[in-house]
Amino acid sequence: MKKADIQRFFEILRTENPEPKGELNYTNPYTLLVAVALSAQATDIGVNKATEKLFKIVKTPQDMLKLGEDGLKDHIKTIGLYNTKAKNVMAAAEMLVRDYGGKVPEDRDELVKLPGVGRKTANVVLNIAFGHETIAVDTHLFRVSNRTGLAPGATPEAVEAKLEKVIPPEFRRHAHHWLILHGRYICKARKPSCPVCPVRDVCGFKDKTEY
DNA sequence: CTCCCGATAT
DNA sequence: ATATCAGGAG
Repeated sequence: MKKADIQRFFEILRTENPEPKGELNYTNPYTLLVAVALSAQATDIGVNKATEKLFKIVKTPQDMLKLGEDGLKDHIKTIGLYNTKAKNVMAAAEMLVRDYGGKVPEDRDELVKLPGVGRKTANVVLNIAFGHETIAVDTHLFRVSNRTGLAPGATPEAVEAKLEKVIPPEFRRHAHHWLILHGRYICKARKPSCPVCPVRDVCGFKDKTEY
């Protein structure tokens, strides 16, 4: 995508949604970390449904250890991949208490050491909980970046690197949320709403009228 | 690359 | 009936 079009792309998204917010519910850096870890291959709505009760009981990794793996499973059985997620969340809680004083580290290399936390989840926590200008490339950003021609890449890592190069500094802070929301409601995987897309004029997607 | 894996949209 | 959903680990 041309530099001028990229500028327009984000100006349009910013105009429509000046302060974009994610749709995963959380109360602090730890619950954000848990919510994002649970959200792999699942919808926000499904995760929020489970965490609504969970986060009334659990606010810290210490709370999570008290609840226990079976107790956690009871809360998240409606979420896909719940077995491995429960195991990872418990192991991460142990590590947070033992090695980090129960605090979520503000460092990607440290975050990625936690079981069930990969680069994408770490980047979300750094961006949303700590205000870093990191761009977490999830399924939506990967699809939108490639489809529109904003930042094509074969892997999420490649797309992330390209996004950091092409997105003007003024848009980096909110780029993740703008793109994820655009991907969820307009530039959808199955049936993109190109006819009503606000950025269709600067989009490189071939069949713009497909629906 | 495969496995994990329930809920929802199409 | 099947594709997809705020991915990560082996």
